[in-house]
Amino acid sequence: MSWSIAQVARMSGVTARTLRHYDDIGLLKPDHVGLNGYRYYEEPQLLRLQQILVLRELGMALADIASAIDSEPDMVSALRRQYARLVVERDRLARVAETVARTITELEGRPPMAVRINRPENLFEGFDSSQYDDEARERWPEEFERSRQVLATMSEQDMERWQREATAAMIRMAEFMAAGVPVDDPAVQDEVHQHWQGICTWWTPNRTAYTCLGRMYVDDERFKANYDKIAEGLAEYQAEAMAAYAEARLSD
Amino acid sequence: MSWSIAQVARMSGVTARTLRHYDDIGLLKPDHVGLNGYRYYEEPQLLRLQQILVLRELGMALADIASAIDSEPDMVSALRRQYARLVVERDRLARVAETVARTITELEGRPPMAVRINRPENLFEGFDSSQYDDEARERWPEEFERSRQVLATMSEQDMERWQREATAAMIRMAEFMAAGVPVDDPAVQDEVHQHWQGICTWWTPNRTAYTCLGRMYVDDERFKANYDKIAEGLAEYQAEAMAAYAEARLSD
DNA sequence: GTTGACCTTGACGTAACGGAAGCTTCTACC
DNA sequence: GGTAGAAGCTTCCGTTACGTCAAGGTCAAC
Repeated sequence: MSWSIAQVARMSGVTARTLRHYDDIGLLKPDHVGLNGYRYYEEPQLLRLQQILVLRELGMALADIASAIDSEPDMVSALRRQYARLVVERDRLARVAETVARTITELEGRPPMAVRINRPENLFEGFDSSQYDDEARERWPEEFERSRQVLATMSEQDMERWQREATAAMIRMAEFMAAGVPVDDPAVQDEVHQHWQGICTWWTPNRTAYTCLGRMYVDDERFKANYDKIAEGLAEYQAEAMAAYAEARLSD
Repeated sequence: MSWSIAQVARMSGVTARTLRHYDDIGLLKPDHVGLNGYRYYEEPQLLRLQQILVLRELGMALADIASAIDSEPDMVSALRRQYARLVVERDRLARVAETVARTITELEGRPPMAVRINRPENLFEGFDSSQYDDEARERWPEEFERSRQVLATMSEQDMERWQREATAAMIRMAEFMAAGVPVDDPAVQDEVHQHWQGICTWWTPNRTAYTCLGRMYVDDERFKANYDKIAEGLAEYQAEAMAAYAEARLSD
């Protein structure tokens, strides 16, 4: 069974151009080339492509990917090097971001009552959602069922990763708020978009519903308390950002 | 007073090529160009260059820098946008790095007794160094004096930033250790180099001295206790990394 | 036979310069 | 005043990982 370049592209999610590029640089050669010049790929190439895409996702340069895959025993060392690079770059960005934040408050002149941000690693640690089960089942029976099914498929570790990521997203929002980033900034709206997609796992809210959801984060004391654990006023900021998102990208 | 391109380059720390590039794209035009085609810069250009370099340091694209400087009232908005971009990218790298770390442990097969890493924002908060003053003065009188002078010039905020950065550096080291990054990896050695430069503020250790300093972090309970607050075994890893650095880059 | 989808190579563009070639000009010294 | 060496100039290629045409050949279906 041979696949053409476009078929491989569809299957793997990259473009045909990318596959040609990988051919050009010798990273992924087709199994064979027809007399007409067409590239044909077989299963081994697909497997190799999978590995390539994983490493690319991790931010590795194509040349490094090639040497990492071709000298298999060295894969772990390559990943370790890559990990170290990522950590260094992550902290560099953190430093630069803090400098920018300081510069902003200095330029602003007025000391804007510096919002204090808490940064737990997992805001939901030990959080017992079952205490709200009855209420949730009553208010949103269908969505409750859907979410129960989704949660059932998640391992303990998946769950914790998800909680950590949700915590990190809330902290990011708080940072946007503290820096005075307007809620319609692309970065904020991207963040809200992630949130919306998360919600969509069990429910696809329209414009009104999503706006109301945001308001609930402010009005329901239990939600608001959680947001306030990260930073004061965060629930309001989140609600505003959600309203802007709903206005701009959702329909009635 | 006019400055030639090389003079400006030396004064500002960029290359002449960079200045020509900025001229080409219209970011920084010389004050005037001689009949011989030479570029001559005046003070206003130097000030503009300073602003450019600050914003460039903050990771802003040259095109964005141009519009930010040329429309001064929008400077803060530009910085806010930039801040949001930085925060998003920082967290993306953090996620990718965690994925890489997980992949490493999975590939390794053996569960390597997962080192637990604590991540305080400031390990030295409320740390009272004066309790060690007497001992330090006795053991290293000259260095003690030098450090006292340096510390005297630092504001409270400088001090806290420095402590936070030192904490972040220790956490990075712990992450390297946990991922099994060898101590002679460039990223680790870069980290040690920063540490060495920090030490050099009041004392320039040679190969032996720096190695001994590393050993002291392990042998002196008080130092070791601090490292252990971040992760178990960190003092040992730090000492090994310092020994490797001394071996490779310091002379007797 | 034609249409439209799919394939090819080749070339240019991206961001922010680094580096080199080939030539002109300045500055200092003898 | 001649010459060496430093410094300046323009122009072009290379870097990363492709996106985006453009011009043309091939294939499958009707």
